[in-house]
Amino acid sequence: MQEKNIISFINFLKLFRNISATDEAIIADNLQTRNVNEYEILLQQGKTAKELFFICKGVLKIVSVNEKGKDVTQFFLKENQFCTVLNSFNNNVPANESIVAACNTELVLFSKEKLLQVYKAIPYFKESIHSITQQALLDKIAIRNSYLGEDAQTRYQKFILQQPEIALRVSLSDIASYLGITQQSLSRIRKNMR
Amino acid sequence: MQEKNIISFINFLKLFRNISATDEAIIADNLQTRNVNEYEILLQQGKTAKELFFICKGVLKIVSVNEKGKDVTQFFLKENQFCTVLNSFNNNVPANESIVAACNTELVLFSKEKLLQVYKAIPYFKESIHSITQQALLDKIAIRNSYLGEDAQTRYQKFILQQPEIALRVSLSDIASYLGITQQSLSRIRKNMR
DNA sequence: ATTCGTTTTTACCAATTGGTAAATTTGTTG
DNA sequence: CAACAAATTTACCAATTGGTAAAAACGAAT
Repeated sequence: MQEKNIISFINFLKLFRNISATDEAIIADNLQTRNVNEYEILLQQGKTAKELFFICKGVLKIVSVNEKGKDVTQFFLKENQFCTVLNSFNNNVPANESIVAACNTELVLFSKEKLLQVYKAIPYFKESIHSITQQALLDKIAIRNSYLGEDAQTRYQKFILQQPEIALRVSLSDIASYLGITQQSLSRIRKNMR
Repeated sequence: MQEKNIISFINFLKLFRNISATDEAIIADNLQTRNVNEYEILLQQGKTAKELFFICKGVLKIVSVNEKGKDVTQFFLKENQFCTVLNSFNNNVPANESIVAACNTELVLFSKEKLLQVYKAIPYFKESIHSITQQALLDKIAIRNSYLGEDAQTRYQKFILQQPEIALRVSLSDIASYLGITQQSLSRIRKNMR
């Protein structure tokens, strides 16, 4: 049953570059699958990220706890997106953020070790991952910047236009946290928009 | 007199990896220098980025105009940072942002063409640029996320701690725009902080 | 279906921020 | 140094948002 998630990961990669059957096998052999339920923690803030996730179905959120102890949702990741705490994963340092399932989610994942093996075996795979990663970072920045200087209602409206699939699947309090407002404010905004 | 800026660029690169004299020459030969004054536009929103800048002295800002016609400062870049609109530069599409000097600034720059030549001639140079770029993107995201859910005064306090050199050199209105508040609010905040 | 715990909604008031406008300061140029 | 333009500060009021608390709605488990 997990077979289909591996296939959908490989199919995703093929959008960027053709992959030979041999290379497909190498990738599949180094891949694991995992399913998690809402609230489950995939990486705890303070630990070092040792896995690269790819989301086949569901939504993950990157969360940090600020000085006042408040949870802040930094961003959401959905189907066909990679997820890790890159700074931690790359540099072997403790993560400043946690990775948490925002709803029930199906994943495939590489351990860092396996990923490096695949990089070695398939040089263009490394290139692909890097360019996908870079584009993902640019997208995250673009979304955040689009909220700049906007009031709460405008940010919410942009959010449901930019990320409608996520808007429908995660909790109000997560969205409020992501938009930098209280859940009471977001609830009021929703009411005003009806 | 521009000689020193080329040298400081090469010295910056050497922080990441040793560079042979031959390679230094190749890099220097493909580099240009340029000085700009405050307000000067290095890339106009809507045009395609064809240059990669490296700041030797001064501050640049990335600015976009939102739907309401308001200028929004997305971020500042200072000494020893690269600057371009990466999405435009990489994919040859029109930039959604402008690059503007936030104060008098000394630069070195590669045209895209020259940069690709150096990439070809010095493979590890490409690797270095890519990893520096990736780290820079992560840093931008981290800074933005640190403002999330904070009120205006807290954002300003974090800003002057995180980017003190910039806080001292760019205009109040640019900082207000960057922090997503009006210049009147920022002026009031400064007053309250004395 | 009922209960329990969690999430969302609502309400009220206080605090923060925005908008408009004018005064002041700063910096530049003749 | 005078005059001008631009940037910053100040003031006032309106609008938005936060904080606290309670009610209502929802979902999971018995």
